[in-house]
Amino acid sequence: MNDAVQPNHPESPRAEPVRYDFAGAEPRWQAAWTGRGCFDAPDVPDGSKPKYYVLEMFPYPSGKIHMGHVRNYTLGDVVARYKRARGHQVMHPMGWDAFGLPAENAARERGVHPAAWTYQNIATMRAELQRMGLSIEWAREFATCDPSYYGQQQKIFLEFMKAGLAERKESWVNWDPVDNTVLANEQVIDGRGWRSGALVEKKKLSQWFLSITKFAPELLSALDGLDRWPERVRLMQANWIGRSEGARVRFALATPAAGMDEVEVFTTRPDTLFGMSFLAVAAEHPLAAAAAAANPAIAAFITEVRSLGTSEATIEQAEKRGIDTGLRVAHPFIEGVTFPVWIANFVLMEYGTGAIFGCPSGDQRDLDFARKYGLPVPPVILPPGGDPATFAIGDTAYTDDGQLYNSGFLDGLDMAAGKRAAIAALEAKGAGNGVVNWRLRDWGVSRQRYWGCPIPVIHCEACGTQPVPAGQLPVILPDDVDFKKPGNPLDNHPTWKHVACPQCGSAARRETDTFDTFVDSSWYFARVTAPRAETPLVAEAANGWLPVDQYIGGIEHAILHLLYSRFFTRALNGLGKLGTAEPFAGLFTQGMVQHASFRAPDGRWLAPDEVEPTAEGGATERATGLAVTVSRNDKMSKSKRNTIDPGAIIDRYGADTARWFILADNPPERDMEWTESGVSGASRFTQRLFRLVSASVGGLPLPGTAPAEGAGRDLRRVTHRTIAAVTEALETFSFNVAVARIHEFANAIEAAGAQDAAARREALEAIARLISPMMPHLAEELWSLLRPDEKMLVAQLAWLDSNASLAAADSVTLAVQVLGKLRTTLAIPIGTDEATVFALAEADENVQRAIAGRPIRKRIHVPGRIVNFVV
RNA sequence: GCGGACGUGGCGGAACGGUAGACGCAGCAGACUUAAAAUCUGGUUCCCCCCGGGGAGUGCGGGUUCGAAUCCCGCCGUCCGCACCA
Repeated sequence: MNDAVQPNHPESPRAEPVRYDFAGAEPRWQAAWTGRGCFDAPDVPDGSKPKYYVLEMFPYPSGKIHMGHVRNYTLGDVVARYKRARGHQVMHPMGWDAFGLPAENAARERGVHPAAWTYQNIATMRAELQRMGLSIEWAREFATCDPSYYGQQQKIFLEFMKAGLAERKESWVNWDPVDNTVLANEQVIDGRGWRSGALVEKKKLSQWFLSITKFAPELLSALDGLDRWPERVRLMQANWIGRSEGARVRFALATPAAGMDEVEVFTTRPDTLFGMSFLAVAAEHPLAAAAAAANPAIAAFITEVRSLGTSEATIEQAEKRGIDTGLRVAHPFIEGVTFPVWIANFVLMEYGTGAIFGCPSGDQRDLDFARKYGLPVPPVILPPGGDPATFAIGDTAYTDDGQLYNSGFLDGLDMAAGKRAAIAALEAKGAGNGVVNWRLRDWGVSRQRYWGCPIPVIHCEACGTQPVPAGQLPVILPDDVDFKKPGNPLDNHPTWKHVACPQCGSAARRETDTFDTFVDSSWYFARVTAPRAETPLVAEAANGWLPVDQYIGGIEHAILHLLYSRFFTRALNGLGKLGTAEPFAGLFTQGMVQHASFRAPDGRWLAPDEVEPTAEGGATERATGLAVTVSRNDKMSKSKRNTIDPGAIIDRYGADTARWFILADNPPERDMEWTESGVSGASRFTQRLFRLVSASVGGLPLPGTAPAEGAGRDLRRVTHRTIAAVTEALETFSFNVAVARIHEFANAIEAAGAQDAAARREALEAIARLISPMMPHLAEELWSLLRPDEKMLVAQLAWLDSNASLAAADSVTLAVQVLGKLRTTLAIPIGTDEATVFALAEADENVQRAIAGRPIRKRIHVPGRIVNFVV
């Protein structure tokens, strides 16, 4: 039997210091947990206990774990261990988000195959995570690059296709010229690729899109129900989905162009239609192309605008530029009047219809544009108290509410009524209608990369795009690829893409694009409930475990990954594959782990072990003795050489110490600074606890000995109060407070001494168990010292209950104020009647001095807290 | 520009509207050491004071309240997200 509970009676205390041998103990307890299957979850929750699914975002196997991982997985492990002890059936899995560009870059730079590189990294990182003592059920582990995973993903995609949720369409896409691939909108940050940092270009390509926009209304409205999500993440998603109410308005072209006889515009301000001065279209708009074909100056303008691209938006913001196409449109409400059609650089093809009507008096951008090109600025909204005869627009558009004028049938209405009336009139004339517009766009998932999940379709010239037949799935990535040539290695492969059309049998071409890796991470949380199944999901398992009760990860995924996962879950729900519509009931976003960085006078970055701290809080370089620039709270990065290797920390201090420090330092949602002094402080505490227990066991009564009635009362009170306080702190993610309470508890146990041995045993056993979610190995070690014959591990025990009557105080310290200022404190027995409390308080000499003979006008007593005299 | 969060000792931070600064880090003093490390003890918001104590204090200015770090209004600052979104 693999029973790690070993008799470990320390000898009676000797002079030599006892030290906790974490290096020996930690692997021993890890083996004990695994040996007993402490962390195994049933395939389907069996209903004997409430289920609880704890999930931390799967790591990308980049090489080694970093401190951000340590923090993330420690937080999750505290929750998992705590919930298990609270009687939940807990699912706590781990795996790898394993497709992605770094593997391909490694292949190009070092000639390692992406698969070999990835699986090697996984092996390294798995071993590192296992050293942390996480309560993970490793049997469920998988990597998204396993064919057994991505093959199932291909099935889901084909289901999406069948359901009309995936389609191939030609569109303007974001092209990353460094990574040579398309990027989703969400992956373009400040006009640059999220990974390469290269300026993104606009290209027109045929791509696969997932219809996330079909779910825009529910993705937005369901945010309200996610009450265990951080408010700011919900706001970010709401902004990203971007609902706005307005109208589509069709303007008839005076002369048809580009096969069109009208231009459609989206506006949120149909009330200001009478303030129109011009119509403007985006450079990518079909009308712009038509105008360019006839006029080289226009063609040159378009080329110029496009070359600036979205990336220059910030710089270009001030400057509105445009060119008149010569085309004119009729106004829907004003007979016989036409307006010019311009191409303008501030009109975006990807929002609304790619065309706007310009109302300079009511929109700052339109006003800037009109002023620059000398277009008219007719005012249509009169501010409250304004004089219609004299009101004029200067350099600032009037965007607030007011009364419509110069607006025909809208005259006299306010903004809201004007909008309603204008929309009604447009609909009556057939010139437009009220609509809700969404900022969210469909998710382009095609990537021109090798190391991703192949998109399972075949292109046949005769039959069109065909799904790969079920019998030919999974479409496996070929191993023999050449990374020397530029471009997509799958496309360059000599044979892989040549296949027969499943429909007609003639020569056809396999799709060589792979999926965006965010597809892989959009359903892994469901797959892990049945990771080896022959179907993507097993309904009983997925529906039994989902939604994830507590999801934990970085705020950087606030939009991308979380929105895509919500979409996938809703789509699978709609297809009847999942019983839940939201994947993550609770979300916690942790802060970053930072570290001071050090820079020598000549600009070299120095590693922490190359500098010596000075008394003033600065530092000098060890090798040269020169002062270095210290900047605190820098994100850990290889270039600044301020990374701390978790493996080295565990070697030196043990996993429990690393976990304890990371939890103790500050609230988990904030950024934390990793400090050497902080870790050594945590290390001191682990040793102190071990000394406390090992030095005490000799004098304790047998396990199970109840303290005599009334004995050791003060210590027992602290014990039961601490149990309540730590429980409360763990429930609310206040892990730093839980740590502080345990510190206080340890101080109190030491201060109490050995007066009542049974109460001391109770306290020591409690502290051993209270630390267990945070320092699981030390908890087991202490428990085995205290209960050498106990068969159950702490990991198998139920959480402690606080006994309310033992926790109750029999006297309280009451603060006594005069006019809200503290004058003294009084120790008052619980249950003292109010009149006595007032009398005692009033009799105090400090209180008397503060009252200074004045009559007391009011006496306030909050039992157990405060007395306040108002004079 | 729009939206959001946050400002508490030297530092990280604690505080159902009720004794501000728990707990830790750092530094200071002392004990144990030949010495150091380790460990233990004490004090550490600022100012005044002989003890007892008194005054000020949670970014700034107002307000509500017997009582405000906490609630409300207005500033200032820091950080984050979105950003030519029609």
